[in-house]
Amino acid sequence: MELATKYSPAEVEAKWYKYWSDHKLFASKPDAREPYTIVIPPPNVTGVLHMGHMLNNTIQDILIRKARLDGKNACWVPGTDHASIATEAKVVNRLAEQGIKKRDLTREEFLKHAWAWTEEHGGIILKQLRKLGASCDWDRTAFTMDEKRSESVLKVFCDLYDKGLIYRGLRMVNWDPKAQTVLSTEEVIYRDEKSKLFYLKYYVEELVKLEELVKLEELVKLEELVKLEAEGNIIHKDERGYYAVVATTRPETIMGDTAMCINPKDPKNQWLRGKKVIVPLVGRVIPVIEDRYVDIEFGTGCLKVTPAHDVNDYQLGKTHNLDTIDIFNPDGTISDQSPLYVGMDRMDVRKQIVKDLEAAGLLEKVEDYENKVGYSERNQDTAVEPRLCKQWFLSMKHMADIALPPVLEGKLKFHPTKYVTTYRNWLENIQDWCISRQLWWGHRIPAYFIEAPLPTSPKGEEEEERFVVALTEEEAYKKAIEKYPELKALPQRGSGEGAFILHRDEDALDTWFSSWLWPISLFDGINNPGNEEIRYYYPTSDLVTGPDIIFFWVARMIMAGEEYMGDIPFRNVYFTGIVRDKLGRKMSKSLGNSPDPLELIERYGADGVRMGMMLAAPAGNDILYDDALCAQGMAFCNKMWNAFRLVKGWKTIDHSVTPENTADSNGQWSMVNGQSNREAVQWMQAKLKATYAEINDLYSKYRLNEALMAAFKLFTDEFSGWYLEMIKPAYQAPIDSETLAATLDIFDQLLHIIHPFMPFITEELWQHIADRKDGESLMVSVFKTAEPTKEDTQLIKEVEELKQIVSGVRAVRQSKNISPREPLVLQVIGEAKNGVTRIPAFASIIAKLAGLSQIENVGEKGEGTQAFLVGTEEYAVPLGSLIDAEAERSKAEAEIKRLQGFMAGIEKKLQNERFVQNAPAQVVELERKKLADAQSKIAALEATVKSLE
RNA sequence: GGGCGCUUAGCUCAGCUGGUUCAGAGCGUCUGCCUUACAAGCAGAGGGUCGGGGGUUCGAAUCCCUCAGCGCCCACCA
Repeated sequence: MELATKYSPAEVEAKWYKYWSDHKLFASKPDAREPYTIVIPPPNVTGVLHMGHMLNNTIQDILIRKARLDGKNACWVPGTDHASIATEAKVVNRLAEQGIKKRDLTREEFLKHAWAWTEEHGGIILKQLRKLGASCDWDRTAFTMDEKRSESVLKVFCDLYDKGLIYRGLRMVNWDPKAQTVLSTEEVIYRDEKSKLFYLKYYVEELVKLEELVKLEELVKLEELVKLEAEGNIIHKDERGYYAVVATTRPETIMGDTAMCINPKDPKNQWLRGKKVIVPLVGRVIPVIEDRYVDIEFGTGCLKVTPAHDVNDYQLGKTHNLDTIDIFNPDGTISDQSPLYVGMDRMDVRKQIVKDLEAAGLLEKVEDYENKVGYSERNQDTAVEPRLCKQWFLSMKHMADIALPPVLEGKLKFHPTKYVTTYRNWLENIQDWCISRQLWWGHRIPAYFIEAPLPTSPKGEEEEERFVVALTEEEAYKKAIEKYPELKALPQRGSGEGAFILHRDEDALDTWFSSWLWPISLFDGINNPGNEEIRYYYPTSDLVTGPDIIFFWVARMIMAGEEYMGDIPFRNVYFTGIVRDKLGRKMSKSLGNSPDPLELIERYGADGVRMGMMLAAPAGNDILYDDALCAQGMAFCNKMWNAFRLVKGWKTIDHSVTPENTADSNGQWSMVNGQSNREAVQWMQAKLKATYAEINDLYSKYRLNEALMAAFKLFTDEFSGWYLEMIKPAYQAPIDSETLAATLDIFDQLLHIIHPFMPFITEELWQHIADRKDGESLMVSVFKTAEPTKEDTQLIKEVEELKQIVSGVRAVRQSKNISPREPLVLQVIGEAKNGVTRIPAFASIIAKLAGLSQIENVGEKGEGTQAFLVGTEEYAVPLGSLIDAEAERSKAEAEIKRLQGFMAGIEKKLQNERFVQNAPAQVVELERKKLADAQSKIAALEATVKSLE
């Protein structure tokens, strides 16, 4: 059967993926083998595959497939993440399109929509991963909100609460007004923004209406002011009175001002001490307080204090016992706590209030200013609002304490290691983790608030919250009565007059509060501690993820691992880079520079795309993606395909024929029609061993792109370019069966080496190069090679020389425009040593590859030859009249000059006593050898020059 | 403001516990070939004073200092 000259991946890929699946070859169960485990970073359940996933999952698949070929029990557990904020936002949007508002639905109704959405879009991404060739154990597919994982999450919440690590507290938190939920500090990303600094006038209450003040009894005060001014105070006044100037980027928050603050040591603001000022437009009178927090140099040194809407102001408010006026509604509009602009959006208010302030003459000036504004990581168009509210927190001190040592001690390794510093910095300055979210899509917090008409309400104005944390409502009732014995007297569950009821917290948990259990919960290690699977698969082997989630996920998994398993969750973390376009820009929807992965797979084949991704991905660096790299991957597939076609097309003769090199009676070698296939085979096998050892070393360092490059070169250059050319029989001539068998074996080994990177084509070819039984697969055929021996190394070295000789002859051809078909003679220059001619090893191979009719050993080269050097050996090709003596001579002379300079350098070095004394003997010896080599080269070149004269 | 990292061929990078002819690889470029496995190919060639400056050393791409440029992370200066 004729095979097409071009490889077409589509059919092949579908065929083998199905085959692997049907035969359950991805499946893993605990057994006697060493486990190799990866848990997938669960993509958003409703997400679609993007380039980041492609890179990340290609790497994981390479590692998993390599482990399988190494004979390990490889288990790659797939799954998806419920992604609470992102998914809830999508559902809310879809409902909005249908004219439904979230707030008009009950929790149950909303969740019904959310699940419907999840089922509709969920798992698409996992199907896409199959196209890439991902060899996950699909039977293990999990979801962060499936039954087992949910149960795990709630158990852990209860446990941490019981341990006193989870608490409920009133804190200044980051509020996302669009999603209307609180965020953790890690979920806020700060961006530089060009904004304005507004200077507002805050009149001093005692010193307004100047004209009225200018009365005799007030003159004393004014004199005092004059004195203060002389002492360095900067006192602003206009016809309406004296005023302080406050610089702010957020004029819309003045309705929440409850103080103005100065630094007690600020010489220019001493005059304001103990005064009261009037909030512009609002008219509220607020005290001037003093705190060293205020930067004297910034703005005017006067800070407006809005305790409800700024983290620092909140602190000031606490220390100085200030009122807190919350002027924002959860959606970012102005609340009825504000005297002005009620119901308007905060961003609109900013524009409006500036106009109003200006109109009222209360705006001193406006300056351009650059500051950082926090945005929600998920809604990057919505500025986060600091907001005071009660939330659930996980105390992180203990978690940091247990998560730091394994990484610092190197038990858990980061690749590249630079992230250890990042990790340590974060853990050493860790803040408590706000784990509650005002969302429905997620794990509902298992806390129950007690609503009861208690006879004895606690003293004090503010009623303490009363709640219990329990896995079930049943248990919650029990705990409630234990915790608050006074409840015992009341009936339960609204069963009558005066009953007490429990109301479960409406909030859900941060998504990461489930993801952090992933390596444990996937093997049910929380619900069912010590089960066979968790004991076998945990700790997992490698985690492959982006450095952007080192805090969100990686660090927290280490915490959970140490807390619940007493052990690290994985031994290695491989941090990938960010996928960028070839111009270095981040791939993004808005730039439109992100290709559709599935289209790429269609165009280049999954193998081609995988290779393209890996070629662009040096370990730990960002990757600059370029279609051309996939094209290179596809070309490589084609290369393999055609090598296979070649070998497949050979007819054999049923005995081994490997004529040895022969020499005639004069010690000269002449071309016979033989080949030294056996030598070629030996060399190729040696090369394979050596390269595979190198590749294994690269794997161990996670330098996968280099491992791939080594495999690529092994196949393209060594195998196709050299080996196949060495053994290739003449057109339609048969090959001896021994060589063919050896070649198929070599092919088999190459396919094993390449398989992790390019699983489909390698499987296809492997299935073809021998008869395979149903269910057999390259993917699960264990592969090992021996370490290269000294003889192997020597052989490789000799063949390197061979290649140079061949290249030398080819270069002669190129320079003289001689067709490759025209036979040439190669002269080896130099007297025979001890009666042994200087014909190189592998002469017949050289003759074949270089198109020689003869290789002869001559004492001196004759006229009309073009010479070249390989190491210190000189070779020449007689060309007769084709030689341009003049050109050859000047070339040789130039080379002599270069070598003389080179020698001069070395001689100088060797004359330097300190060098000879201090440098290791080896190094000195080497320099001497260099010198000797250069000398003999010069001698040869001088002979060349002479012969050309 | 603090911390980390980077700067080597046109591009992307490797080399950096100082010493093999060490200045490398892939891609791109140039030249010649449709040589019956592959033009998605083959053969050959060109290309860098290793960001600038200084220092340590017998010897520096490699170690130290400094300057410049770039990137990332962290941080409450309105």
